[in-house]
Amino acid sequence: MQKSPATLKAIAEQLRVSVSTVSRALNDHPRISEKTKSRVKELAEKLHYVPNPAALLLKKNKTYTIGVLLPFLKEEFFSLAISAIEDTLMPEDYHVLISQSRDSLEREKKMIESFIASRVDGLIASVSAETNHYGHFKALEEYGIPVVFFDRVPRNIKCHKVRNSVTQGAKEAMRFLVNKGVTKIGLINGPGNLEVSGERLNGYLEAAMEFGIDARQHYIKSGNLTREETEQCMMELLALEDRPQAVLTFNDYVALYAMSACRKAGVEPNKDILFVSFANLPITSFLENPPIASVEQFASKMGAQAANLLLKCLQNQESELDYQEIIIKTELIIH
Amino acid sequence: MQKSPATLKAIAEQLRVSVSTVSRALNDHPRISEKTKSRVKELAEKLHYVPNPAALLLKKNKTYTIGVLLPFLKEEFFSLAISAIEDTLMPEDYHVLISQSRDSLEREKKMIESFIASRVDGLIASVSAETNHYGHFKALEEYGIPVVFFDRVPRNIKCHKVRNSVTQGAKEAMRFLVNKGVTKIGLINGPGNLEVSGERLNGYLEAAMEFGIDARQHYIKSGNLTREETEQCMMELLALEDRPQAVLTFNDYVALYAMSACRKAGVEPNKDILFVSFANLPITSFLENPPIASVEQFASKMGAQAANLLLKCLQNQESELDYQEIIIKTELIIH
DNA sequence: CTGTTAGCGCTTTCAG
DNA sequence: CTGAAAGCGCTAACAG
Repeated sequence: MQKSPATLKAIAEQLRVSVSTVSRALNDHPRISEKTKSRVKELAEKLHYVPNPAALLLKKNKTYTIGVLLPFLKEEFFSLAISAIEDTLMPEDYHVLISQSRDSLEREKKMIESFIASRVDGLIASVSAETNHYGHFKALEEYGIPVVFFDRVPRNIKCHKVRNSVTQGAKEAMRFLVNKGVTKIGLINGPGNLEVSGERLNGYLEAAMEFGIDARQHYIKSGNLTREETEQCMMELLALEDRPQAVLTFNDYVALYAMSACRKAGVEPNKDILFVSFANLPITSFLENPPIASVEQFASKMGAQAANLLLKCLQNQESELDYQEIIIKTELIIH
Repeated sequence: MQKSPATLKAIAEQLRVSVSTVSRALNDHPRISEKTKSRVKELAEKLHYVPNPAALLLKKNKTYTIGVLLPFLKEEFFSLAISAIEDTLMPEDYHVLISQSRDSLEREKKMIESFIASRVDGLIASVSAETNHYGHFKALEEYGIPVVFFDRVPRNIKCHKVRNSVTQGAKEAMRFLVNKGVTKIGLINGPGNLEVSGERLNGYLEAAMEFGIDARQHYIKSGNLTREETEQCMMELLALEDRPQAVLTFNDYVALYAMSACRKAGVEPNKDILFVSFANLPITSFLENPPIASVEQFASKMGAQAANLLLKCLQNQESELDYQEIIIKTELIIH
């Protein structure tokens, strides 16, 4: 009980050698005899020796811990990304510290303080719906902690980014609808401070122009991604005289909220009004009546790429200066 | 750039006092003058001083980090529980390390090794669907790391547990169906090594006995919770000559898998065959046709209770011996 | 090939 | 009221 973990000292004493010999043996130092090495390793194994991370941090200034900061774990997009991040980082012997901002800027700041306190080696982040400035992230970089953003990346800021070709995805979604003969298309977008909202809007507008359909201002709504605001947006669209025949939504959750608002209003989703969304989450496969198409964002791939980019930053610090931007192609999936 | 975090030494030098004075001032040691304290605290604040956790661990043998090990982040039940755990632990200045076993025993063991390596102060766990022995958890206790299990708790093992009154919940669900005039009820259960499966079965059998309905062996299926096995179970039930009129499922996900299997087979869920499940996850609110009732398990409450119990263990080590068992009442929610 | 020593940042006796 | 010094576990420069 309360048997504390084995230390180098304990091994050294039992073997009647010095602590440094043990340390070197375990690190496969070239100038240690094979015989000593095997004796040491054997005993270490037997004692279940695991190096004390605190001592390592103290010496090397490295915790082998990566922070991941994202809005909501419960959103499948993010939990898929997390799994990919884990799978990429764990083989490299990194631990992963996960935190949720829950789309609150204040929480996001708190979590970053906590990451600094625990001395993470790097951070992978997707910003909250409220985030409109990035000073708290800059603080990390001042401490030499590299940050890689994914999906919800900051707007107009030089930083490492892994993001989707959202504009193009939005255009494809629009083309799909136009080809179906739909000309009145609404947009329920995310908050304007997110670059990904801007890109959806751009895709929407470019497509409208290109296909010569009417992108009337009142067809464009933006909410904070909550159920409440989304239902509100949908109600406003439904109340219009020239009600849209289809709606493009920020993501699958927003689509689900909007569709449930329709049902409450006696409007049949995908019959009276078509839905196309972003993300294409597995969750939608449970629905009898999912959005008719979805712009796949490849959450796992994004997570893996973000983790790989961070690993690269961690390996050669010089690369801190030229920020990388990785763009994952989206793909329109028709259900 | 690469500005390393402030240390006690840096503060001491600037203030021309000793390191120990700074340490004591920050810890509100009674024998330090108010004046010194305020000078120190002011500078510490200005320099954004945050104690180096490594040094603390080395001295106090405490990382202020709690591990959380559970099957899948993407299951809403667990992500709800996590949020509650975070909310309970973070005000107490604990960090939360999350890992997923993905229902694999091997991964579960690996993750526990990793928790030991990072010297977590305690662990909150919900075991994998494959877990049939608990040696890897016992290893933690040998290091003096307390473990609290929640929801999926070990069977026949003395340990701290936070679980639901599952047997009773299953009985209520059965009563609900019987009152609807249903007498042929199937059960798609989880793997037998989980205590929670045993309890569901007990509830099912007790209810069958009590209400005088036929609990025929071939109405009882158990799978490993994956989509594949669940669909298999459902197919078997559908293939029976005296096909059940209703099915009780291990949880909402299993219900969704089973319902989609029904649709594939041309059977209309909740019309041709009724579904009642466990968990009552928010996700089901998106469905046009969710299970007609669900045994609410109060994920958040379970998470919070587990975290509180762990905090208690961490505070007084003596309590290691008498294991606590906390039971959260379930509640049948009719949709 | 191996031992000695210093030091990472912090707390905590022991001495003033 | 404050300082000096030891030590937590480990690595690495310096000496043999």
